[in-house]
Amino acid sequence: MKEGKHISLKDLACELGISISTVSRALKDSPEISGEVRLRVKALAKEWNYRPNPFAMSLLKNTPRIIGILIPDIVTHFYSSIITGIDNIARQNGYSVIITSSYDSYKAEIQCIEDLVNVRVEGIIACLSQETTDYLHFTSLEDLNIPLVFFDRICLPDVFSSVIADNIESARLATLHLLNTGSKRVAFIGGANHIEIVRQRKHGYLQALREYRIPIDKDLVFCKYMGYSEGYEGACKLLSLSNPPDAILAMTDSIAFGAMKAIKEHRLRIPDDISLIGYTDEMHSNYVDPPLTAITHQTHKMGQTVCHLLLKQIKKREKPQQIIIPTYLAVRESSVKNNQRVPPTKNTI
Amino acid sequence: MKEGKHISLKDLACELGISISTVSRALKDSPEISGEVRLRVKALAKEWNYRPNPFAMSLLKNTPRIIGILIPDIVTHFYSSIITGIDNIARQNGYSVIITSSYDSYKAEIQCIEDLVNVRVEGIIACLSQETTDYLHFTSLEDLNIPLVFFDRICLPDVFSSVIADNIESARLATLHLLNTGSKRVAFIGGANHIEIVRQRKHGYLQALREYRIPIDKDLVFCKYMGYSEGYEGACKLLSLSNPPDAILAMTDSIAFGAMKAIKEHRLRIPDDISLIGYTDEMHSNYVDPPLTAITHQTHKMGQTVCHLLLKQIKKREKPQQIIIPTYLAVRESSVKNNQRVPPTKNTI
DNA sequence: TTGAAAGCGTTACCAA
DNA sequence: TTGGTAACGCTTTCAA
Repeated sequence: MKEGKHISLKDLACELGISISTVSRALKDSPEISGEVRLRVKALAKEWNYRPNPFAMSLLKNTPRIIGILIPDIVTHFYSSIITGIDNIARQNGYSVIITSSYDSYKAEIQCIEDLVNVRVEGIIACLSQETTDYLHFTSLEDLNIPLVFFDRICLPDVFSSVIADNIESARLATLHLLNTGSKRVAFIGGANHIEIVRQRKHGYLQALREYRIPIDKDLVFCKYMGYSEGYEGACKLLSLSNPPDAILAMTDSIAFGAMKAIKEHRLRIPDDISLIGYTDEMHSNYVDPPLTAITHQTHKMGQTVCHLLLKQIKKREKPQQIIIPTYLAVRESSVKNNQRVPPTKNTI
Repeated sequence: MKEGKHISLKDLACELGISISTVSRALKDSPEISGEVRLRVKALAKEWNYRPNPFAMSLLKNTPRIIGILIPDIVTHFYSSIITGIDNIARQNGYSVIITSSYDSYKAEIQCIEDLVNVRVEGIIACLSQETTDYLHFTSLEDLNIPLVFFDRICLPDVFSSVIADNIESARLATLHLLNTGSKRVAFIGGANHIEIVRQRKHGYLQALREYRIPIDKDLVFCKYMGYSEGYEGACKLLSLSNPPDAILAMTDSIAFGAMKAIKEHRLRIPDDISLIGYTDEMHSNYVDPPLTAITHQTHKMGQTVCHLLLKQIKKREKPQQIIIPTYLAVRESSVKNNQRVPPTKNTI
């Protein structure tokens, strides 16, 4: 039984007194093997619990069937949910998944890519760190012939395929929703300007203001970093303006929660004094006080879609394409001023 | 340059007109190599971007430097946070990590273990699915000589090492806290009884009641499944009792959030009508209304500790040990009845 | 129908 | 100081 060590074809061949090649063929139902041998081989393989050695296989074929994921972190629900979607599709297609986290550090991101290349992943799915402004570590993957697909925080759309949310439109609709439900001065809290999703969402926000013929007030836009503390900081700054906003569109869930804290500390009521909308898909939006209106991502679908896109690229390199996954606005209490109640959408939970 | 394909030692050797062994030695600073050759080899390796093929290595050494993780899911903050801890330590020690999710299904769990074995992980870190009552798929790992370490939801502590929280004590202290802050009838919502942490936490809960000389009322214990809906269901049932509780100790965060929903639907005030404590370490506990008092796990430390434990077992099989990671009670608003205000602990954020 | 041998990329041992 | 060779587990010619 060879306890401990793994069983190899050689072990089986020895025991049965036949050659390794015969065993190999018998196991894969090669037509040129006698039924009797096949049965004996299979029986023993089963009894001894034989499993092909994946490293020998990878060495031989140079296709380890592993895809690499690079994300900012795994604890943010948005990312872990997308990973779940990726993982499902990968498994269905016989791939394993290996996850690396940049923790939003440019330096760590480079190391992650290096690690993934070193384990010879067949392809990579990535979401940029907030710090990243240089893409050399990604473009150099082309020389190694490792396909790369981005999601959410993307770059170089002419070079790499990507999956994103309908950022412009979602921000536009969210802003319009605020303006339609009693808010007059809508502020925007985002992240650093070099990040594509920041620009897109701000774009949608500004477009809505334009549609409403509201002059743009630069003081109402706070863009620094996407994080809880910056949400808090941004809201504090906005609230201390001589002419403060009566609504905030926060670009991420953590920003929204930070802003919420600031608003409560200022003893303002949500939504009557300040309306608030977040970008999130977390069920926690439902539990906060008041329940948070939020642009909701179809994270699972996003994950599945990126993975499909990558698998396609692995099979056959194609020119880059971009897929947009629609979001929807889950209207809860934080956005509708009380003299403006509208019936909740069916997405409200 | 060999675009596309990976560079091998052979490629370097060919180009330099020396043998493969020499290249191999030069690259790893073998003392028995002339400085001149070493330099030339290293220069070319760098220029051509040579990376050792990990599969050849794994094949040779039979130590792929991969550890497998089996968890119920990745989106629950508790698990993703633990994974982060595991991952940090694993990387520090040159290991990669591969994650599989059982989605709390026994059948899927068996498949996950099978997958991990097939990729030849050197060891496995696992947290049981809620459905699991049979451990054959784990004990059979012993025959394969693959070390296994559990965390949180564990089994067979005499066979496998494990890392757990101080479940009995934490539940005891939480219950005492409720009784000390105005609650008279404390209920417990847990999961299925075959799960060790359920039994332990219930044990701590009952012990606290005994210390307070409060007779045990079976109606106040609801144990079915650890999930949001069951938290809701349990709370509904408890609240409809002829003699309902005035406090609930929920065994997980999702149970607590479900219970919170039920309580609000019953138009009861937290904590004045019903106090509520959850088991969680999420920052979201701070955002809910009211902020949730919760037993807080040191998830990162738990992850690091399991990983260390596993690495030790990989290096040298040792007899199983159990490590207990202390929790602390973060007292917030949901547990202290208003006529009983105590100063918040320093853990309150 | 079966077996022998080469090859995938690397290391380690033995010769030179 | 170097080179040749065997070995890791498997597949795939090529021969028998």
